[in-house]
Amino acid sequence: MSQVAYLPVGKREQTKVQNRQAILDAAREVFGELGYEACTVRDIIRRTGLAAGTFYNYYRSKEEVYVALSDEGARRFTPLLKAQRAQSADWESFVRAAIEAYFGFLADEHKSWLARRPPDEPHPHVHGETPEMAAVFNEVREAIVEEIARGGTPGADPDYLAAACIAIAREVGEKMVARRPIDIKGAADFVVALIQGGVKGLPKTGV
Amino acid sequence: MSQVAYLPVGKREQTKVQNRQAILDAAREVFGELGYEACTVRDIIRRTGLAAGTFYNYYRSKEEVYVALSDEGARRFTPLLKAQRAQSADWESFVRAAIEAYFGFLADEHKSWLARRPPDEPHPHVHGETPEMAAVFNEVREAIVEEIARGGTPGADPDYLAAACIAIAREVGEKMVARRPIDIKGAADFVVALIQGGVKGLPKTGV
Amino acid sequence: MSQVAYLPVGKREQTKVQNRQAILDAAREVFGELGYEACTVRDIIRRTGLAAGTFYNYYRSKEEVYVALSDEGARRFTPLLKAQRAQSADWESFVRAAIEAYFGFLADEHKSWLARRPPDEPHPHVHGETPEMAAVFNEVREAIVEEIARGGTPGADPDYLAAACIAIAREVGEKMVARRPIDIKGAADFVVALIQGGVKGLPKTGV
Amino acid sequence: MSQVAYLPVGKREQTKVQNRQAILDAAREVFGELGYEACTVRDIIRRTGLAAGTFYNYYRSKEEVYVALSDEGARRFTPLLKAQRAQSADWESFVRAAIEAYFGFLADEHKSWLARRPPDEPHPHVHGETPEMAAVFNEVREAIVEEIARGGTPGADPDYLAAACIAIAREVGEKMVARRPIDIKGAADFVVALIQGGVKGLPKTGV
DNA sequence: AATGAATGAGTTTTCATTCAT
DNA sequence: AATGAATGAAAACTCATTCAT
Repeated sequence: MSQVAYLPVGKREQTKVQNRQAILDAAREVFGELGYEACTVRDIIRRTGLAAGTFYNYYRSKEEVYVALSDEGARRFTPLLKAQRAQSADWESFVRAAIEAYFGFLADEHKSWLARRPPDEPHPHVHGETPEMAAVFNEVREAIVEEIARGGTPGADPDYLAAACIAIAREVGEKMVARRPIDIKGAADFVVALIQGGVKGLPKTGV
Repeated sequence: MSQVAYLPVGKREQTKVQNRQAILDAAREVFGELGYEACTVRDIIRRTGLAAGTFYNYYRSKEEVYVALSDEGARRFTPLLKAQRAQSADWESFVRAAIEAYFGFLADEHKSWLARRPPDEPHPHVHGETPEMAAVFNEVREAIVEEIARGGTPGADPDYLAAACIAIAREVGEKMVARRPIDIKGAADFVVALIQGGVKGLPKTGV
Repeated sequence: MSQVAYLPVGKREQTKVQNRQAILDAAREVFGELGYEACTVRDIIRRTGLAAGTFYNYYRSKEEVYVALSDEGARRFTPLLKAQRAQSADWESFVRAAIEAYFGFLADEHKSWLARRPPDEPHPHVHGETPEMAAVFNEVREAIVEEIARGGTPGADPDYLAAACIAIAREVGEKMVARRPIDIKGAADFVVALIQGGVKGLPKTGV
Repeated sequence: MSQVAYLPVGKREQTKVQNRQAILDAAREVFGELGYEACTVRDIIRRTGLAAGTFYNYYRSKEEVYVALSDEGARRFTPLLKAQRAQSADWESFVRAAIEAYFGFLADEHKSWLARRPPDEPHPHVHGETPEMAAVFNEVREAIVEEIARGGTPGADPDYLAAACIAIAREVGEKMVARRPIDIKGAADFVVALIQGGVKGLPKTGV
């Protein structure tokens, strides 16, 4: 009655939103623990406590959940990244800002991640391949390519460089969240230094 | 150990060896095309032309094939790497040699599957991870960590650095094999320069 | 009996009647399009725009809807048929009247669904059987059996003859509604001539 | 060894053929008892005593079984029908031969048919709608249309007539097999007389 | 009464593995 | 050993029905 209903806020709508999120959260965990391919829809729904059929009220398949997870990740990280690009005066400060933003995001996210994976399993080195990280990577990659194109690092092969920067951030980030305490600053220092030094050493022959 | 393959090579034995290899080859292809988790034993055996039951005369499961493939990869690559490390006078030449060896292996390996993949299938799919590549990676990583530990790059965090080097090689390698023509020299130049420059820029505060 | 529909017609009641009818109409369509067995309660209710749960305020199951639809058909057709039998002086005029009544009903009924059916779907599917058609058939059959029993066609096996007449009417009727324009007169002429001629040719040995 | 193997006759092949036929037989029964739409793959496979998965070694779906059943029916009846058409001098003897062939087939087939259907079910009058009968009907229809086209019954609407003849045969046939003893001759006499007389009475205005 | 999400039993389908041949 | 059909446990998915709002 006195609801200032910008959004539907009935109990039903609330439950719906909660369930949708619960499935997403469960999927995030299960993808992390078992890997996208290995896990089943049942694994996901079991963790939510919802009934099997309820999954299909929200998503049509495991893949659709994956996409939704990507979207969510992108939706959360992209604004951060965009802000950094706007603020950063030069390439170096952008790199640092981006890396720190990403590491912050990672530290925030990693809760259930990569930790409890059964170590005896011959998992094909699926490092941090999470849907959300995929989305984030795309953002970062685009930013880097653009930066390069703008002349920041003259002559360097933009595709190779973007791939390399992302790879470094990903792998060092994974190491970072595995350590205690999680040291964002230290890891970022390392990565930024490596990238900056590396870019300087690059052959000046573009693509 | 001193087995120099003076193994029985009667007709029976030959077939056995051939079948074992055929399964391995088929698995390599299928892992590449569908991914380890997504593919089935039937996918593998179908490609060999053998009967379903025959698979189990050679391997107990898909996982066992994975391990066998990893072993094969390691067996092929380790000697190369060891030789490089023995020959290389300094860190730089070792890095170059290792990278080139790895890229050569990659280019060799990827003749087949990168092309074949149906491009209209954007399924979430762990990118081209073959057990053999994983094995090679592990070898390289071990070598780098060892090199670093031995003082090659004073003060740098060895774990981070190894992770970063591996990551760079992997990602740039993947880009490399996606281009035509495959330019091992160019890619290796890029990676080596990036790593060398990066190492120089590193903070001197080890773990 | 003497219910001349002096029923409550308040707003509430009207909606109830409307909904009940809407479900019936939707079911008629869906039964025609998908077949009784193949269609689901959701298929029916979806077409009404009502909520899933509302279905159960009116009918307890798909089967109950089927029965209701049959009743409706019978209720509509029986009076017509009775009137024809009362008016018709002889067997021939009764047959003609009954056939024309049935064909009229058919043409009326099939406005909707025969057209809509996707023609690329050759699924094994019981041909256009609507509960209302079934009800009409039962009425006609009963009338014919009665007529035969009364001596209209001396000696003919009444059961066989009723079955045959019904069958002819049904199949030719189906053909008729599939043609454009729908020619009730022509089809009725054909059927009546066939039946009249056929009856004349029948062996005079009843059951 | 001394197998004069025109066909594979190993125990395996034999079992395969038997299983395939067992599934077909089970499906025939189940289609008859529950109707095509209502019955499930499980209903079919349960009756064979085979495992659930085994069904899919032979057929991909219920529909495929349906088609196979149709094929089987057509394969058995068509030669009979063709022979009759070749032998029959005129339209009348062809009709009689065809009807008798069909009724013979029906009497042969009906074993499990139409009998045990639960009578309380509001089955949409799926009279003899068996896949095999569908196949047979198609054959008959084709023969009749051809006969008509050839001038046998000048001017009659071939489509209507074919539909009517088939309908008569179907319905009377159904009645016939429901009686004891099954009197093929009597039923055929009735049908032939009806058709012959009916054709004579037909208006001479063709399509 | 209407709503529509949740439920969970039931169905289809897949696939690793076994085992008779 | 090789074969390949049978198995059946488990996964994906559907849908009639309930019930809190």
